[in-house]
Amino acid sequence: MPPSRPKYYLTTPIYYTNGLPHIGHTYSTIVCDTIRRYKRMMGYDVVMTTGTDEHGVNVERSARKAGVAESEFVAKMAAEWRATWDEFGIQGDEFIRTTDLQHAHTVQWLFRLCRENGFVYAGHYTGQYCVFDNAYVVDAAPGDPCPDCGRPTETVTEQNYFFKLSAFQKPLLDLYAKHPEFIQPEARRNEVLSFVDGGLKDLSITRTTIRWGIPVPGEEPHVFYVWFDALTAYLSAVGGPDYERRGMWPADLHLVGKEIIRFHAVYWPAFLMAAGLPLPKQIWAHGWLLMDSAKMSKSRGNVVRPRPIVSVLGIDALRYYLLRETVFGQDGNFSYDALVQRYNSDLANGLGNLASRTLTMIERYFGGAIPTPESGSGSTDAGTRAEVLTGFSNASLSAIRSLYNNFSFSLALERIWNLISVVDKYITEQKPWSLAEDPANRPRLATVLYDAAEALRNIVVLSHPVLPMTTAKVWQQLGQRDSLDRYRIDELTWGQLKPDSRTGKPEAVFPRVEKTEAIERMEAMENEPGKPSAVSTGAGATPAAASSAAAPAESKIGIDDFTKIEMRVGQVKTAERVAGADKLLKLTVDIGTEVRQIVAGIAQHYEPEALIGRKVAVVVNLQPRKLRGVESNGMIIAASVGPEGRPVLTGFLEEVEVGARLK
RNA sequence: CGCGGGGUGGAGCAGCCUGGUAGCUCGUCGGGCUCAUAACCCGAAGGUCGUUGGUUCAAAUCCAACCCCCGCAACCA
Repeated sequence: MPPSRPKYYLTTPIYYTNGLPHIGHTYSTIVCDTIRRYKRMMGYDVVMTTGTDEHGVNVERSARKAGVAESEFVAKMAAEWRATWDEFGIQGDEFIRTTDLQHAHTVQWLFRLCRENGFVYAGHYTGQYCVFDNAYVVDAAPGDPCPDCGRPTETVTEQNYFFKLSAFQKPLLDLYAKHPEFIQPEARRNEVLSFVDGGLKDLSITRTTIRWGIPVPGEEPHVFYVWFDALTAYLSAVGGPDYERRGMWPADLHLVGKEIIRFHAVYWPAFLMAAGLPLPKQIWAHGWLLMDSAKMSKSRGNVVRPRPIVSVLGIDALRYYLLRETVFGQDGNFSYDALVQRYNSDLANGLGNLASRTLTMIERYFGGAIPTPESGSGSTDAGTRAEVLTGFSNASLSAIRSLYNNFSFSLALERIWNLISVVDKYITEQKPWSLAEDPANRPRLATVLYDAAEALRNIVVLSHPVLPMTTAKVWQQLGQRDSLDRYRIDELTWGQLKPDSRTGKPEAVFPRVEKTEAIERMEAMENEPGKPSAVSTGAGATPAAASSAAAPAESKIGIDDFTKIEMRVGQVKTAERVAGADKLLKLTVDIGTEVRQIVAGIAQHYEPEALIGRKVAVVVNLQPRKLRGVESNGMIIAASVGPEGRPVLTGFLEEVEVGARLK
């Protein structure tokens, strides 16, 4: 029997297969992978789960659009997600798909347990439903239009199963009180607390309007709805009904984005309590990566994909940047500029350069063998050597470990990089290149270079969870043979480096890059439509999935499609703001044959008075739609300028007649 | 009273929970060094820590009020 090690089970979110991984998903996964590597180096038996959430209306719709069966669509998407993580060297120990058979069994089993314990009942769900889109419209009132297609919604009542979430208000509040660490960080905890305090409504957990889902046993055509299905993946990944045999459940950590904290901190523990199953230990919500302080979104066109970055700078550069630059738990900013900046200053000039200068000198002055330091307090103990030894003292190392333990990655890295600076200073002050000129200084030279190499070894161990690939290279260059993955970071102390071990060839692990050029290369790859850029082997396996989902906007239309759109010259007659709306102007526009009322979202950029008499291009054959309660019968054409999409109205340089058709 | 985040040298950010030297990366200026990836080291300039009041021996940090910026949603047909 192997000695039993403490277990640690952690999960990334189970990503929805309606899209491809962007930098935000990558961030979640990288953080998880870093924790996984750290815990492993702390001696834990670690399992990390990631996976894909593959059911629901959106998948049904995307598959239909791509002209393939749902199962085929999600298989491609799941493969693409998986391939991305593989390319990045992130090997989740488990990759769960919500279409896996074992997952379906787990969900059905969980449902049975909840029902047997009296927390499930049949009821009616009433909501606004769009027949065309085949979907409920959340928060809509009777008569409201569908936000996607503009068609009127219908009030629909369907029979489905409810989970008695209301019964868990008290137990959940008790849980949060008893385990303050259950929800992190504190801001999120407070948010959840006040949500639960405000009362909990029972939750509809099945649907009959969705086809693509896990069937509710004996209750077809009911299928499970979103969260009851997706959250359960964390459990099905480590054994499902048979979880005790695997010994990993309960999870020690669910890492999630702040937008889904509520489901993880409220629904999920409630489901588990209802079923009488052990609860996860902690839910950690991280912030968002903002792009120039704006949330990334497809419609804004500022979604950053991870592959170009990895391809140009390497996965470690991205990992370092994300963990160093943002405070874990808070929103962070992403910018290519800062990314390359960090890469050059911290990785190339910092760690890379220290490795390079140290190894070069050992190679040159000691023929590539780690020198033997002077015993006791030698002649080099003066000055900055004391600083080095303090920096790598057990107290200092354990301070860094405790920052890791708190997931304070940016602070941990800051401290480690301080150590790099201390060693650089030490080398500069001791001038080994001068010592090498006089044989009498040989012992001192040996000590200085031993210190530098040992410092480098410590730094490499400490930063390995964040920089797995490059630290492994430096580790080898230092002549270390054992796997760094399994090195016990908690057993790291100064002086373990064995003299006489042969160092490998010094080789730049982070070559300096030219900033502008690097950014241009990344942006160029980013803009290649629909084609995932291959990074290494394993890529390109499923480009079809990408093109089917990501790039329909690029496809061309025929002239007959264009002629369906009727645009005419209109002249603004009156203009006024819509009460209670920041962005809307209510216009009446003469389009030749009639005067129409049109609502336009331009109030922040155009004064109503300035528009009167102006000639504009109008789409006249659009389905009428109510905006903020005001009917809009047509659309004013405007250019969308800049990242905020500032509207700029069209105009004509020559006189045009009102009502003239544009074609 | 919709939800949330933030205001700290020129830029971007830590520090705030657990009050006591204002830290990091970049940028600017001057110097040093040449082992190293135009790198590294030293020094300098530059901060009313949004405002006001309170608690305290002591406040960027705790409390109260206020001002300003930014996301999300409502509302871009």
